[in-house]
Amino acid sequence: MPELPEVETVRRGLQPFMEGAKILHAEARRKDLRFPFQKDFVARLTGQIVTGLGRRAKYLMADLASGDVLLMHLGMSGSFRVQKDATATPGEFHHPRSKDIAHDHVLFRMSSGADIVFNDPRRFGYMKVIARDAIESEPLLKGLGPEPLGNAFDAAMLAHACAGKSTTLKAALLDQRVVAGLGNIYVCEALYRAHLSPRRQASTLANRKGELTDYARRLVDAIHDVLNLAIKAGGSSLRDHRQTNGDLGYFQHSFQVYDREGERCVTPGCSGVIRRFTQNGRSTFWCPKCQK
DNA sequence: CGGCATACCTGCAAGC
DNA sequence: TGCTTGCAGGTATGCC
Repeated sequence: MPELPEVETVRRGLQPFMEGAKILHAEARRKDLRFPFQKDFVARLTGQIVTGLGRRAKYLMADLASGDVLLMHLGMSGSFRVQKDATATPGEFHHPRSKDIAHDHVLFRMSSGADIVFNDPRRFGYMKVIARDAIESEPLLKGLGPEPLGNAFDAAMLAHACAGKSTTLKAALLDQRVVAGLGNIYVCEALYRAHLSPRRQASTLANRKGELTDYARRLVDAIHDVLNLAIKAGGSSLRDHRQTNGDLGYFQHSFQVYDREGERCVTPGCSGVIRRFTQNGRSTFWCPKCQK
């Protein structure tokens, strides 16, 4: 269920067990996830010290002492869990507490004493080792737009990125080239908070003269707010680091429109009802009354 | 090229 | 209860 806040939450959960630790043992239990593992995947990880664990959009990036970077994407159903009191021996990392070992696809045994297990039932996730020097030319990262919580992302830049587009705001915000890290949920939530219709043309973030409109400012503020709130909620749920996984403490209790079809709009003074419709093959939730 | 549908894979809930 | 159907938060790919 990972969009930017979830990936950031996972990063913070894994960081204490990965940063500064050595990968004593790495294991891929099948030959592919979304893509085949590289032939030298395990070899390039084994024995490496993880010097840092970062995030770009929805990718986790583990820096290795070798100069390589391990890129990890959670897809739709990927999650990590940390087993601090691991009892498995390398080659068999089944654990009594693991209910779903059939989808435990990758293991890192760290010198920190933790086993870090990647589980992904749908296998839309993937991992790839690339050279840090070649990061600029990495196809998976190349087209990514700005980080929504980074300095480069503001109303002017969003309006500029949307200028000339012949699509809706919903589709534009889901486009990782426009802004990188939002998914279906947070796009719905941000548009709702900005009181902007998901059907509004993206190009209306600027006026005819190319000047940015108040819509752009509202939208950027809403994106900032919802992402920061979600990260805060995810972070606080990870106080217990026994487990790092997607199900714990998500922001889902704070969704204002997502998956709330038929419920009353919570915008003060609005008497609308949340509706759902399909846009570019994805569910959009919105309030037709207060989102224009 | 931009915009859109499709495909990938499994699990789950809803409906019959 | 058991079967079928539809749907799911991701994105690479190919088509127009």
